[in-house]
Amino acid sequence: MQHADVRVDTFNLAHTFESAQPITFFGEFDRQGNSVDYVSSGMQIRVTQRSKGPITIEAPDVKRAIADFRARFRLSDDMRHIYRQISTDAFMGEAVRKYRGLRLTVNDPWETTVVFILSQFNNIKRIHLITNRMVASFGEVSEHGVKAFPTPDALSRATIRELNACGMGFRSKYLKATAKACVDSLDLNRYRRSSYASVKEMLMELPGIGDKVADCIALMGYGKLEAFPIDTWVKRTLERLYFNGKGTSIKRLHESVSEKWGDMQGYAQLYLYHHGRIDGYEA
DNA sequence: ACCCAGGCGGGCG
DNA sequence: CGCCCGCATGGG
Repeated sequence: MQHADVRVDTFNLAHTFESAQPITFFGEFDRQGNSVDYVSSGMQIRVTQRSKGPITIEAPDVKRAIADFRARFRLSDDMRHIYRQISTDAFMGEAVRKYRGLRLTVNDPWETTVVFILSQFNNIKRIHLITNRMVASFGEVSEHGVKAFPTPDALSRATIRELNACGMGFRSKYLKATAKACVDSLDLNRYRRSSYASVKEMLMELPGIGDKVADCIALMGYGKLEAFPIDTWVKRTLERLYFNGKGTSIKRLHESVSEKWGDMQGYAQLYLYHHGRIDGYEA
């Protein structure tokens, strides 16, 4: 096992791993050791961040792990610029101050699609539970001896009964159908360089993917920062902050946040969601 | 014993 | 378009 130190500006490992993004579904955050273990690039990677000093990376191939780390946590994003753009009021200013260093993550489009199909009408703990059981049941062992995420082929060949054994419930039919579409004709990776609008349009044609899930996949699977997922928390927070607590349609909310945060909506959503969820500002 | 969870699809006016 | 409903399941 090799290790190396990395200097990173404006990055908070704990906040990022407590933000319920796809990568955090496969990593264990240890508050005592200030470290996380996660699987990426087919290997187990351990990242440690103490209050002072550099970040330490441990992995079988540390050079590759560092490159993976920098990409996965969007460490080239200019956070000063982003914070300037999304600190549009007191609430957002407080969110940015409180969760400074919270980063969006870059995840595989297929993995992100699966996780967010499973997320609908569900809670975060149970999404972890189902995902872990699914990986254990349908993931193949990779080169470094860790379980890989199940392929579209594996999930399309699984029976509804087998998928339900993971606890997916009514979501299993959506997942199986989407997996089959990815086997038959759809190449999710072909849309990496497509526009936000066309990525979202493509995603919303898949079963089990509506407005909110499509935006989650566009944001965290395709890195489209114009995406702004609106779940019940975010909806209530937006209505309370900007619409006098009045019920407002998703369409109207999208128009509003688009005007407010433009091409950095995705980061605005991350901070707004996290701040609202952790601190209960939606109530 | 309830109640709810990072919504979506289908049916309706 | 907007609104309403049912939905599988595990943890609080």
